[in-house]
Amino acid sequence: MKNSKKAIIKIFKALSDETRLRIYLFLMQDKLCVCELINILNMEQSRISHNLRILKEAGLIVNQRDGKWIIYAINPEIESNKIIQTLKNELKLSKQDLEKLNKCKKENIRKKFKCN
Amino acid sequence: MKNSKKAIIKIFKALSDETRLRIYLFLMQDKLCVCELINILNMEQSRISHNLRILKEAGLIVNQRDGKWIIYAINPEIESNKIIQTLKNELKLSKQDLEKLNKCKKENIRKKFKCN
DNA sequence: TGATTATATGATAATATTTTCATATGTTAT
DNA sequence: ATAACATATGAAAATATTATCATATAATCA
Repeated sequence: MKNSKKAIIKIFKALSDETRLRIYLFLMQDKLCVCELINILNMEQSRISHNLRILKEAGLIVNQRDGKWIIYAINPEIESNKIIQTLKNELKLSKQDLEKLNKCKKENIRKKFKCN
Repeated sequence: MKNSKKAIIKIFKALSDETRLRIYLFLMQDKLCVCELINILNMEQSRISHNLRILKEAGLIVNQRDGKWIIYAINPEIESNKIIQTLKNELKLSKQDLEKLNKCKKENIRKKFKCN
């Protein structure tokens, strides 16, 4: 990816919202479907979906269908970007968020949680 | 500076606006007073001032009075921040903007330009 | 097939950001 | 001291972003 000013502004805009920054940090830890994010963040489904779209349109994440679920993950193409690498090294999920993520995965929320 | 989520969001928000990103890239090249920025960016004085304030409140820049002028510069304390260092390496002023900056300095705009 | 589940999306409402205008403040020059 | 200049700032207007609600789509399950 090239660091054009427009692309960078889109990335900054995408990451300058707390919800989206949290989602991005969660996805740096693990792939997640929308219902897992709903469960972890405790937010409305459409709010999560809209924010995921903004992250996707900034090129930060990708998605892929897996049966009923749509799995979101960090865009592998952007991981070679120096700015993104540095963000990854410098920014960390909060302890509480990390605990929520672990709980979600351990309890197999994807299969059990009813998301709407 | 510590990379708290709040501080980072403020930085991203500050840099996610084209005008402010340009100002920040200009200041990475050289210290500038408001009237030089007005001349280079060809924008209203109060617009420049408001945007400078947002950059300052994000901790990205500092200012200092010099007679009639107020000189803005990159906050030296933030230069040790890895994210900022990477931005500095990865992002560059456009060729046209660089030319404008050089012209401004060569023509000694600070002393000659009437800014309002 | 029809119901249920997971997710996306368009439209609207709520909220925040940005620009502009008018004016205030502080400095220098006369 | 007064005028001129450089800059800051509050308020209003213009614009953009975000959340919510209703509904659509696509897959799975019974």
